[in-house]
Amino acid sequence: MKKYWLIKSEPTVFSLSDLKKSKNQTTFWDGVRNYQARNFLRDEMKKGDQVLFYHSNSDPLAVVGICEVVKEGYPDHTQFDPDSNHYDPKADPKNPTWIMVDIKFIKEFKNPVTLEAIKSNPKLKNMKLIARGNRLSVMPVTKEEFEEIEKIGTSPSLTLP
DNA sequence: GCCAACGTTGGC
DNA sequence: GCCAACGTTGGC
Repeated sequence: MKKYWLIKSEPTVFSLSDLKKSKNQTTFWDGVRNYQARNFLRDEMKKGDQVLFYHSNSDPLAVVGICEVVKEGYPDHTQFDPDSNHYDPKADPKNPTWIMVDIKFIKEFKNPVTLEAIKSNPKLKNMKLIARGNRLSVMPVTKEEFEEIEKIGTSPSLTLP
């Protein structure tokens, strides 16, 4: 059963266009240092799962496109790299704490689905993204939410005033 | 740049 | 196991 996800990234660090420009339009999704998000990466994300790509701390704040899981959870090598921003001195190579997946670019929305649009859409009001205080960088979304966002994102006229 | 809402850390 | 202090996230 295919699952649906949303991942956040600050576009100044890594944007959807960076993914598009990557080799094979694929990258490893490193740097997740939150246990709940790690558990999703490790236990639940499967090859073929569809992922909404959200830009945080940016203008606009929006879901900007779609990517797909192409490699399931495996150890995030940056946890062992003292030069990495994501270095974790407590991580044990024999039993890695942090996990990453590989994702591949699928499409870029003609019309990014803004945070504002998500908040004002009754069909999307239960999304974890807009839940109070939510700071997860990897979170599940329902099939219905995914399809609604894809519909809006690929149909520019739908959200014009 | 501010700050609310979290998660993590560490003393006890 | 509690909880205060601290660091981070991320919208505004």
